[in-house]
Amino acid sequence: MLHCNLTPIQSGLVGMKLRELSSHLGLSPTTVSRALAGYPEVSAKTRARVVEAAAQHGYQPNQRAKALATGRSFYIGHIVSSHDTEEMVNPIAGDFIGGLTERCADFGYSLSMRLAKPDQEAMTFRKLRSEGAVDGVVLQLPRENDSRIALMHEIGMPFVMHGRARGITAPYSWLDVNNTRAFHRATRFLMDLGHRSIGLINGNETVDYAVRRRAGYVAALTEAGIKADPALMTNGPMTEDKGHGAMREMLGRPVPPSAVVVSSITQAIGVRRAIQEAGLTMGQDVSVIAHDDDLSYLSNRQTVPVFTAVRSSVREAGQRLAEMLIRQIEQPAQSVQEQLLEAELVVGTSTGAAPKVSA
Amino acid sequence: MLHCNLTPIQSGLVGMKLRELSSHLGLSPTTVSRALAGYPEVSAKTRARVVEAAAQHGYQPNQRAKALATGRSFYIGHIVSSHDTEEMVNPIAGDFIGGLTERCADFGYSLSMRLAKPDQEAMTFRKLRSEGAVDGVVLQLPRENDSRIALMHEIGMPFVMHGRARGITAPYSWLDVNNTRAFHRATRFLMDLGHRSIGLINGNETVDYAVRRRAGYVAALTEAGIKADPALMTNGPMTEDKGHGAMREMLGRPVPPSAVVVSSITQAIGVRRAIQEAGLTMGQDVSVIAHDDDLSYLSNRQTVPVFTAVRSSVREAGQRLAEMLIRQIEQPAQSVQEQLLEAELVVGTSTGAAPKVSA
DNA sequence: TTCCAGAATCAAACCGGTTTGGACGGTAGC
DNA sequence: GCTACCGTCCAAACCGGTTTGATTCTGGAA
Repeated sequence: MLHCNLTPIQSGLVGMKLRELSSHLGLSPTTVSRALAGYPEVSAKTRARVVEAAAQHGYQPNQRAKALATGRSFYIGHIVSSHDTEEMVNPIAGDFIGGLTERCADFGYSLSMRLAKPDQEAMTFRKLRSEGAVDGVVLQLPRENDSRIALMHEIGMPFVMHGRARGITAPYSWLDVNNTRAFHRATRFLMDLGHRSIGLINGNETVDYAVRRRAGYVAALTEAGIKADPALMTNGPMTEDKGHGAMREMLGRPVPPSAVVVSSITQAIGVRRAIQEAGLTMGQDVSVIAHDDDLSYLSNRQTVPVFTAVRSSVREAGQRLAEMLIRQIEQPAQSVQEQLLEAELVVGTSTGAAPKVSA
Repeated sequence: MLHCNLTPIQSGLVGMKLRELSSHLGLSPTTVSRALAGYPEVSAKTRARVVEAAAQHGYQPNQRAKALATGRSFYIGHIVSSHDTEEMVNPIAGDFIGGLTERCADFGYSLSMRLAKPDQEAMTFRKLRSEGAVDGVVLQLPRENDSRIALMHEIGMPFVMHGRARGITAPYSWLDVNNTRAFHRATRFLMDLGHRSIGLINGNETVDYAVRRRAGYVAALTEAGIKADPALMTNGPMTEDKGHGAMREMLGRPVPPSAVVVSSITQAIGVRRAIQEAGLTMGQDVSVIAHDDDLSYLSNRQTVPVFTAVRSSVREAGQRLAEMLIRQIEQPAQSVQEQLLEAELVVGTSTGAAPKVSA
């Protein structure tokens, strides 16, 4: 409500304008614009002249004017709910955002990061839409019956979802890791090594992928005729500390598990700490298999990986999502796109044959 | 060069426009615009009427049009050089970007993320400027005699630097942690515990802050009459793996150090692993003190922290930098701002008295 | 030579705001 | 009673591109 005094950018410093370039060339702005945009009704000779002059003068069309004229902003949005910021977003945020940014750049887009207060999420999206600030959004952390999907359809906002929202039947574009299969395989792998008592240290099970991971884990056990033991299943934020706490608790039980399936490398590091504090050896006394988001700063890509893991790069997920979204923006007729990535199972030093039970 | 077919956003879905609102109110667009912007020449009664109608109809001014008219984009830029993406950016990126995003939101700005190919960095900034895409930029990872600073001055781009660039004398706004003092204190702390042989596992020393950290470490040793031993100083990417490798190497030396100063929690986790692999106990046989960026997913904030650390929140740094930059954008007369944050020294379980030398 | 289709170009409108430079009506001052 | 001035409000220009609809310039067919 205050009188806001906006200082315009010093215009002397910004580059040449279309009008200047066109008068310099003795052409109309129309022709120059079309020549640069690649329209066919400009003669090859003229186009060459224009392109060269533009390059020579370092002409860059003003994005704001272009955005206004075309109704397109060349931004894709990534909206972070502020209650998520403390949640699992963070460990993967760097690589995920990196992936988005990389692919955006390839297509001439930028990434617009915004914060939404938890209770104003819907309003933030509506505002984003009516402001025309972004051409589409990447949603992450799908919730059960996620209300954002209906909202996006309502306001006509192109979007892609990182993950799938349980309970939503309407079609929408998503990319997900096959978490169920990944955790099924991980659990199965441990059983093949002879483990029968296997714990689960999961991410927060209010989030969809954690539910699927648990389902994969439970299914593998069930198929082997083992009943999943609620006492061996925990979930919570994917921090080192929580991983440590969960493992420590399990190791303190009368009959501790001989192996655990863990939802992130960060947690797994805490798990390792708990194992060592208990005087045990990881990969020998206790086997650990983790989900590995292939984060660049927590690399598990040594010649022989430290952690046996089901690996799926979250950076690649970001790249693919950006590409999917841009495709959807530029080809609205495009039908719904679905991508299910399979995690690879890499064997490291954190797993081994189940210790023989001293009978 | 291809004919690019832009599909405008369906206009039926975007919100009400200024013209519609004004004709609805029986006022001119001018008056409505001014009423909402808080200009004094609108009567209180009219203003109230306008504000209410705007709220009722959910009017949101189109950001693109506003940007074009005012010459301001309400974006601040964060440009990631693609060679940095694999470097130390990542571990802290999530929290740093989170901090930027949070403060931006408070001031009605958004964060624009872009990628610059390493050899096109200058071009990217120029383009950003002439496109008018952002009102200012946050630079990070200052290099010696960083050429970006002169470039920003040349193109008239408001900016703030996360860190300080060695060799630059021209004034510019920056925010930094007092890395020299932090590492001086950390080293001094270890010496007070009786340690005399202290290693350094630093971040990549092509980056300014790593140079300062080393200087603090060396100064503390020198003051105590200890000559810094090059064999006990390593530097490299701040990953778990590199921390592990460096510590392992040190422990393999004929006379291993009894303590190490480490540049990040991520590295420290690798250091811990190496210590345990050697059959030693951290905080007993070997003391470890780390720099702690206070990342939310690698929290070292347990009741008794695992790692003794010099702590400085990188999220807070992001917040403060956003605020500094926006202040600079909105008050160009603003003189240069400098903020030097002091790290706090928190004691955890990873340090203890130096083991007595078996004589 | 005339006419016309097609190629190449341009003037003007448009995107949706902000801002400049009045215009209008009412009150105060002389 | 007339002018001066102030508080309100508005028409039109402007930001810098894109796009529509018209115009000019070709060359070839009639």
